[in-house]
Amino acid sequence: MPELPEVETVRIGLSKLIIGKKISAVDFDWKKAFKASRSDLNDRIIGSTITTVSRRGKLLIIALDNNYSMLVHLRMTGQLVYRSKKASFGAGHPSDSLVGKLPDKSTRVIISFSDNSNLFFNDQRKFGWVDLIPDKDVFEIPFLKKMGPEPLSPNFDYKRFKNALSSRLNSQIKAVLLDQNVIAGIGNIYADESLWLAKIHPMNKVNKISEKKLKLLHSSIIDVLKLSIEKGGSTDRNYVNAEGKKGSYIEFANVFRKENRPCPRCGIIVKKIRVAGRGTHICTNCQRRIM
DNA sequence: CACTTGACCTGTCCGC
DNA sequence: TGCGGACAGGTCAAGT
Repeated sequence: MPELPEVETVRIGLSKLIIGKKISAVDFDWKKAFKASRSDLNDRIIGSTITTVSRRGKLLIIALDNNYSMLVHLRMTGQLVYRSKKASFGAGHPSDSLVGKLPDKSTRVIISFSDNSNLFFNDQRKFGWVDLIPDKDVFEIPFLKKMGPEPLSPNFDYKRFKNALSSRLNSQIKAVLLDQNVIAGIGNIYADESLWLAKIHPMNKVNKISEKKLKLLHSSIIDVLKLSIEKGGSTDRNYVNAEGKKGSYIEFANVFRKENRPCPRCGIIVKKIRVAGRGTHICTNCQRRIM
């Protein structure tokens, strides 16, 4: 499940691999993968050169030198994998990789560069998407216009955090953390991990949580996201970085996917429950429910 | 209006 | 061994 740290890891990887490359062809076999029409693609993409790769929340923004940007959302199972000319054909399947020969049966889009290298957009469950938007309109699309603050921005102090929460005081804290319009980039893994760190039960209503714990939650979110970026993100099922390799954060997780194992803090067995329609991992001793 | 639930997909795992 | 069903969770639409 690519969340902020995974998308950021892909961004860092792509920045090193594709900036300055000229696009020679685009191909896709699944119409829902690309929102833009084929004629737009041919007119706007082919012949252009990639200038920057940035990120807003879980969305990648790949800017071209013609005032257009390519937006890529990986949603649940999306992968964006770069292969040089040689590696595109054959290449083995090393232990730190989940991706073998490309294209494979989950490949939706292939972007080819003039040096014969390729960027593959794979998406097993077909939830992800790619779009082409004029630069000036990118931050006007509703998805980005409504999006909450970036948790790793230097501006994201406790005051901004509390202000972001203020519109959802009567909701369960986990549902609020997962809402991209409140804070950008948090998904199921980092919601569970930061709530465990801050010793907050995910079902507690925001307005019942003490100031002290909200302050701890604010710093926990930042700490957890930063640590995960350091570890190259989490490979829970099929996330890989721009080189097709796994991340290692999941080894450092305290509760996520640790049900029936002892809480690293108190030793009580971690439970899996359902909150906001999501599988949720908690220590019922450290994270007390406020009724 | 505020908030919750279901749909979108496909691969994997579990029980019979 | 095969098969049905539950499950995984990011986002938006539909429902309460």
